Amino acid sequence: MHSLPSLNALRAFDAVARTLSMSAAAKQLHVTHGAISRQVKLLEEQLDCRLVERAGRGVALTDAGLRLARTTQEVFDKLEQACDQVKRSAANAPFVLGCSGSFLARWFIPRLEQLKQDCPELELHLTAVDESQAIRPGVDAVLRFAEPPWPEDQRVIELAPERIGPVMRPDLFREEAPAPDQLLQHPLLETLSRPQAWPQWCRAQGIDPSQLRIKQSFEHLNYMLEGALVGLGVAIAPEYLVEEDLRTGRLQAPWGFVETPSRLGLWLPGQDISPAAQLLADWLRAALSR
Amino acid sequence: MHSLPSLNALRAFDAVARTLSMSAAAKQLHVTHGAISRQVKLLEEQLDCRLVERAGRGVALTDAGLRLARTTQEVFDKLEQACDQVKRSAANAPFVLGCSGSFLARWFIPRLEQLKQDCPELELHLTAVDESQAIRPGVDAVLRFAEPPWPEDQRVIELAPERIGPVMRPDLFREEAPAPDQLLQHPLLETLSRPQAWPQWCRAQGIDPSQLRIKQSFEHLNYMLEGALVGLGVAIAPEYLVEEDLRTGRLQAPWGFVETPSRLGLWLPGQDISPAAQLLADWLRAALSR
DNA sequence: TTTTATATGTCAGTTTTTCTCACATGTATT
DNA sequence: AATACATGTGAGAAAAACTGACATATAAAA
Repeated sequence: MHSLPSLNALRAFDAVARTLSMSAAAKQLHVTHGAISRQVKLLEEQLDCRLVERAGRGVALTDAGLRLARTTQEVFDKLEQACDQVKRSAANAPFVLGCSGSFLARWFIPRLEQLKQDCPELELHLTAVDESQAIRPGVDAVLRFAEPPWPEDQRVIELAPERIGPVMRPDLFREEAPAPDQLLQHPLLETLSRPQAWPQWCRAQGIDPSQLRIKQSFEHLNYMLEGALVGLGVAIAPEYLVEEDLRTGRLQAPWGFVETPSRLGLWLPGQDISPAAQLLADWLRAALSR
Repeated sequence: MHSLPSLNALRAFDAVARTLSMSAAAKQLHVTHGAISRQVKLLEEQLDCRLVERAGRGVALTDAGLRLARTTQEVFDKLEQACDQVKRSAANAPFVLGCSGSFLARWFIPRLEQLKQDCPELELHLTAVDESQAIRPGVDAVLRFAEPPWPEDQRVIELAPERIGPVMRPDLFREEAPAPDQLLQHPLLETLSRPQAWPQWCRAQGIDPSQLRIKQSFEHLNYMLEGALVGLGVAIAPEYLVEEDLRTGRLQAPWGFVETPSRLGLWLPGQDISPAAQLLADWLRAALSR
C-alpha cells in the first residue's frame, strides 16, 4: 500500500540536508526557520526516526538522515530539471546549450552564422559551463567530450570521436614531415584537465610516454592554445578546437591527429530527445564531419 | 533560482499518469476526484502547459505530460523506497530478501538452519519475487542472476559467477564420462526465461548449437528440474540450484558446469549498504563457495 | 435515439496544513 | 559574563487542499 510522508516535509528536510542549516534552508525556501524546524520534526515523526540533530550552532544528519538525503537530493534535482524542461519548452523558450569555454570560442562561435543559415527556426542560446559539470536547470543540453559508457539516466547522443594531436606555430618545424621523436626536444604544453593527453598520443605513435617532459600546465585548454600561438611550445589539443587555426595557418599539426576513446556527445537531462535537440544534434554531426 | 511547482500537485499528476484516470488516482490517494482534478489543473497552470486531456471516458497524457510523467514516476518510486527503508530500519524490522522461487526452494531453504546458526542476530524474511522484477517497497534486497554492467542508481554486490551445466537422472548415462555429443540423442529441457542456456553451454563445449533439438520448454526452472527428476530428459541448470540433488544422487552432471557471463548478485535499492545487507552478503559469499 | 452508467470539471464552503511572529533555549565567540 | 548566532516552540493567521453537490461530457445499453 502506498504511503509517502508529507512531501513538503521531505522538501524541507532536503534543503536542510543540503545546507546543514535550518536557517539557510529557510532562506532557500523563502520561509522562516520555524517553519523548517516544524517540518523536519514532522517528518521525523512520520518516519519514526531522527534525521537531524543539533551539532553546535548548526545541525548534522544522523545515519538515517544521510541515507535519506542521498535520495531526496537526487530526486528533487530530477524533479526540478523535468519541470523546468516542461515549462521552458511550453513557453517556446530558446534552446540553451552549454559547452566548455574553449569549444565555444574556437569551434562554435565561428560556425554560428552557418547554423543560423542551416536551421533558421532553431533559437539557440549558448552558455559556457564547467567541463565536468552536470546539467543544471536552465540548460537544455551540454556538449562535452567523455568516454563511454554513458550514464543510464541520461540520454547521450554521440556525435563524433575525439581526435587529438600536437599543434604548434608553423615556424617551429620547417620540414614537411618531421620525425615524431623530434617532439621530445621541444617544450610541451598540457592542460590540467587532461593529463592523459600526451601519454595517449605517445602510445599511439609508439613513443615511450616516460620520455615526455612537460614544460608547462595550463588551467584551461584555451590558455594552452594561446600559449602555443605565441610560441611557448607544443600543445596537445582536440582537432575540432584547432581547425580554424590550422586553416588560417596560425598553427600546424605535422603528425595529424589520433582517435581517443573519448566521444563528443550531446548530453540531455532525461531520456527524451526534444525536436530542438534532435535538430541540433543532426546539424552538429554534419558540421563536425565537414 | 529554485522553484518547484506544488509537490502535492505533482503527486496527484503522477497518480493520474500511472492510472490514466482521475478517479482511480483519487482512490489511490484517498481523496475525491475533484481534488485530483484541481491539483492537476493547478500544476498545468504552474507549468503553463497542458499535461493531460480528456480522452473519451478517461484522460490521456499530452506530449509534455508524458515526458514529465517519466520523471515523476521514477522519482516518487525512489522516494517511497527510501522512506520505506528508513522507516523500517528504524523500527528494527526484519530484513526482507527477495529471490526467485527456484533459488528459494532449492538453495536457500535447505541452508536456513545454517544461516540461523552463523548469524543468529540477523532477522531475515524471505519472499519469492519475479525473476526480472525491480525491488519493491517492502523488500530490502533482491538476490538474482544477471550480467554486468550494473545500473548506476543501485548497488549490486557481486557474490559468485553463474555456472551452468546439463543435469539428468543417474540412470540416463551409466558411463563414467560420456562424450558430450551423446546429449544430442536425448530429449533436452529448457526454461523460457533462459533460452540462451543451451547454446551457451554448447559453445563452451565446442558443439554446434544449431544441432540442438529442444524437446520441451518450461515456464519456471523449478518445473524443468522436476521434469528432469522424473526422467523427462536432460535439463540445463545453474550449479547452485542442483547442488542438493547432486549431493543426494537424485541427479547427475557428467560434464560438470561452465561459467557464464552472469553473476549472482545481491541487489540493493540505493547506494548504501546497511549493516544487515553486509552481513547477509558476507554469509552468502561464504555459503556459496562451500 | 433515448437511457443509463461512468467520468471529468467546477464551485462555495469547510477542514487541514503550513506559515509567521514572538519569545525561549542552546551553543560558540569575545 | 556578555554577545551574537542558531535552533525549538507556542498561538493565531494565512494559505492550501479537500469535500460534497451539481454540471457536463462520453460510451455503451436499451
